[in-house]
Amino acid sequence: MCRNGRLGKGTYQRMAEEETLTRRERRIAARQSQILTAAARVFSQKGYAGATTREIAETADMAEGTLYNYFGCKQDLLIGVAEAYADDVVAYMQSLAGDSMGDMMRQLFAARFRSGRERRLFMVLLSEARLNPDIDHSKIQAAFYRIIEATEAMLTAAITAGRMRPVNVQVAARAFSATIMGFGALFELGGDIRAGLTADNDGIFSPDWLGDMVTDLYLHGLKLEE
Amino acid sequence: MCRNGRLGKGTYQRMAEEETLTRRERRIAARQSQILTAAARVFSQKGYAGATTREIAETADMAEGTLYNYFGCKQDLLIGVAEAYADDVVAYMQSLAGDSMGDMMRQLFAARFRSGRERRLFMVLLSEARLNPDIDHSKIQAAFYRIIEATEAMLTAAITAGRMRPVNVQVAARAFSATIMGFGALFELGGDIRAGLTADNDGIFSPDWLGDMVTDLYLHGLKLEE
Amino acid sequence: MCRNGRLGKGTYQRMAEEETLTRRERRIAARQSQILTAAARVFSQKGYAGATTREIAETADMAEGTLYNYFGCKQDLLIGVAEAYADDVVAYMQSLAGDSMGDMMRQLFAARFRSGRERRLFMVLLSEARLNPDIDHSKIQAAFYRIIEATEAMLTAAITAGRMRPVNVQVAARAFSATIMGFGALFELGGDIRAGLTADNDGIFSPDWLGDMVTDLYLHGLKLEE
Amino acid sequence: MCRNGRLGKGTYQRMAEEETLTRRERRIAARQSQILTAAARVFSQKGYAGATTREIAETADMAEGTLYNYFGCKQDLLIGVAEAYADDVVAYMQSLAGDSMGDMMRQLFAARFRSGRERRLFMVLLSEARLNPDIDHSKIQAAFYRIIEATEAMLTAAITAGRMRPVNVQVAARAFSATIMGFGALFELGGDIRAGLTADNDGIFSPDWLGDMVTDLYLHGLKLEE
DNA sequence: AATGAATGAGACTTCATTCAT
DNA sequence: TATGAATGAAGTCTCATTCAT
Repeated sequence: MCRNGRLGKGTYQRMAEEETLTRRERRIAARQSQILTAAARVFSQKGYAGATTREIAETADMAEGTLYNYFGCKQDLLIGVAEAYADDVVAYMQSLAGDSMGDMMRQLFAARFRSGRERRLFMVLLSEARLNPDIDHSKIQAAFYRIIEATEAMLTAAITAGRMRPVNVQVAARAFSATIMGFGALFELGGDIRAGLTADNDGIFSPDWLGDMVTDLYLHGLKLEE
Repeated sequence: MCRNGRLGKGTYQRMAEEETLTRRERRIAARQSQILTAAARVFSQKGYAGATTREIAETADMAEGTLYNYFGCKQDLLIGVAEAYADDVVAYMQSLAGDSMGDMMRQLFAARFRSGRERRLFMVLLSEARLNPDIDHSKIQAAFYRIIEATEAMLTAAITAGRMRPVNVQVAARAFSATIMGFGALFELGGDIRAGLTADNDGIFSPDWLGDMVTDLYLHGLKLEE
Repeated sequence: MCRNGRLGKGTYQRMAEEETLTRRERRIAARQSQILTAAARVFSQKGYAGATTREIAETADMAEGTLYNYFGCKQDLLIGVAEAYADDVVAYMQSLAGDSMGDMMRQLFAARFRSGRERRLFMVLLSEARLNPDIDHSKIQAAFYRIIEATEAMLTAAITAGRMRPVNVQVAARAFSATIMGFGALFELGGDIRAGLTADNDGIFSPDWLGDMVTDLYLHGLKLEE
Repeated sequence: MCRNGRLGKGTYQRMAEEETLTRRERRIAARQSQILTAAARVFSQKGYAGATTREIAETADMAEGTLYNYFGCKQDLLIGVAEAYADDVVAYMQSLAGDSMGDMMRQLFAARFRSGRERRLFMVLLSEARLNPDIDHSKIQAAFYRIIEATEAMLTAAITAGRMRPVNVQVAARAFSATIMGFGALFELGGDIRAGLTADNDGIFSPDWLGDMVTDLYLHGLKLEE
């Protein structure tokens, strides 16, 4: 078992905060990033249980033992991946801040539908975070919470600016995230489920088209316009 | 590995078709049901990889070897659970057929938000179906597709009856399912994410209240009413 | 089941060809040899099915998992043992090349009758090669074939040199090998069967005496000398 | 484990000796014979370890539990098969008693080379008798010894009658049996080993041709005729 | 700091044997 | 007497983690 909280000998937590890194710290950060990139790829392809440390090490082009110089155990890799993922998503949301409500939603949906790796990673993070008793849930919860918070901020801004009707922001932010996650998961299932989404679009699936459709649902709802 | 298609010595597939079951067939069906109930419980608690056949057998109150008299291997248990789950959901949707659009949605959302076991099971089925190379994806895909089809039928009926505006039914059915799934998954994460959903409700989370909120979003959308 | 052809990470096949081995390759070869020696011992005592990987590992004085760093699965151990065994026998036959026909036969019979381990190993290889559906027959066939070929070469040389009458070499080589194998197996059975072979020799069995007797049969036949 | 010596509730041992069998005893004997026939078939196809009691029961067209009404355990089946096999071989040898030495040998070799099932059964009996620690060796030893004795008797008769030179009968009988057994095993290996035996015979293997060739070796030996 | 061989706990699965019906 | 479902011990193999080099 992994003594929790230990992230190898590294100084991962400090990285984001400190600007003046020594050469040693920069090397460590680079190594950790290299490992997390490999881990994200393998987790998204094989799931957490199916990913072996051997394959992660090979993907990161280093020996298995080296992983353990930078991360305490396999679950720390998952936590690291979750945090890096949340960083990306939050940064992307903030980059959209200036757009109109509809454009923002369209972008967000489309961006998340676009990459299979990301869709699968989402699924892995969610299900392992909840179900794997070896995993320290709180860290992954926190990562997801940062995404939810960013979404709440976005919606609150839109309501405050009078660009959206005053719904319950907490529910809406979660429904919004849930739709993206669930859609990604469902989409990844493939087969007839996916086929249904491409039939009337000349057989060619387009994340942007799908983003438009879902945005339309969220903006206008299902009710008859009177 | 498991030679697919073998479900022990049982006659699981015939169950749905034949009305007159011999005593032997009834006993086999009862045993399979007993096993699947146990498997669903353990999968939902531990995930697929984390569930051991030993624990499933203990939960089903039988010896480990007995499982294999009714199911060929562990993955057949997952497929069986997926099929039983889809049966339940579809049956539930059909039982709501007479309700108004809004009531139906409220019921559906609330019903799925209610049980933690079901929320987690959904997650397990999705992520294992996609990521576990040992699993025969097609069977689980098919189970999910039956749910999607039932949802499409529900929406089509509402549109035909003039109770809903004519959105793309395929997209809407998937978005709808995705929201339920994703919400369930997110909700299960717990921590602050869940806390946000209970704060304004005197700290007591209510599936029905949540169903109302999400239904409102889906019916009326986010846009300002003009 | 075992994906055939995988012999751990090792470079077993290259051993015979390369003269300049790196230190790593030498260590791997040494480990493989250590394992095969242990496997040969346990297989010869317990048979293939009766031999457990646990016991082989204990005999080789290493952990069970270590076996699998050098051999892909249990059957690869058997194949390795068969190949090493064929190597030994062929080398021994070639070392006798200069002897007279009768001496050669005497040596061969005696050498094979001497070691119980070898007699039993022969039996295991033969019966598993044929009857165990998990075993890749071709590899073990090939090992035996090398022994047959060496025997054919020996007989052909004797005929060409005019030291033997021109019998069908293919049949004779097989009959010769068969007699050794069968004798070994029968001998191993023990009890009265073995007792019969020692009675007139002061109760002390001697492989050399037995080699002489069988060689006499093969050289002179059973027919009355006219 | 099987309490040795118990052969179910049956009266197997008495069968051969008593002429006046009650109806019950005849039924038991018929059942046992039915089971042993099935067991011989499955053992010869799968080996002892590879044969399952389930398959033997299916082949005998009865339920698994029924086997245990007639035989105490799996190894008793093997012993029963060995005894029945020895009965057959001895009876066959005695039926040849009137033939000339050469004809007798030709018949014996050919008869044993003819049936693949018999060749494999021989191999199974031998290797399990020696290597399987669960098997009571003495019973199978005794069965084989009866074959050896019959062969000794045959050879002794030939020597006494002046039709054979006075070799060591015990060695010759064993060498003879060994050659048949070993040839059978080798032959069963197949591949190139078997191919070598068919090449110069228009590619069609004939047990009779092989019997002739081996008999010639045994009668005339390998030595140059001077 | 990097390596990768060694470790061994634990998972899934098979199957001989028992016994209630 | 025949049945066949239930049992559970035991086997092979995987893989996260450690540590000597």
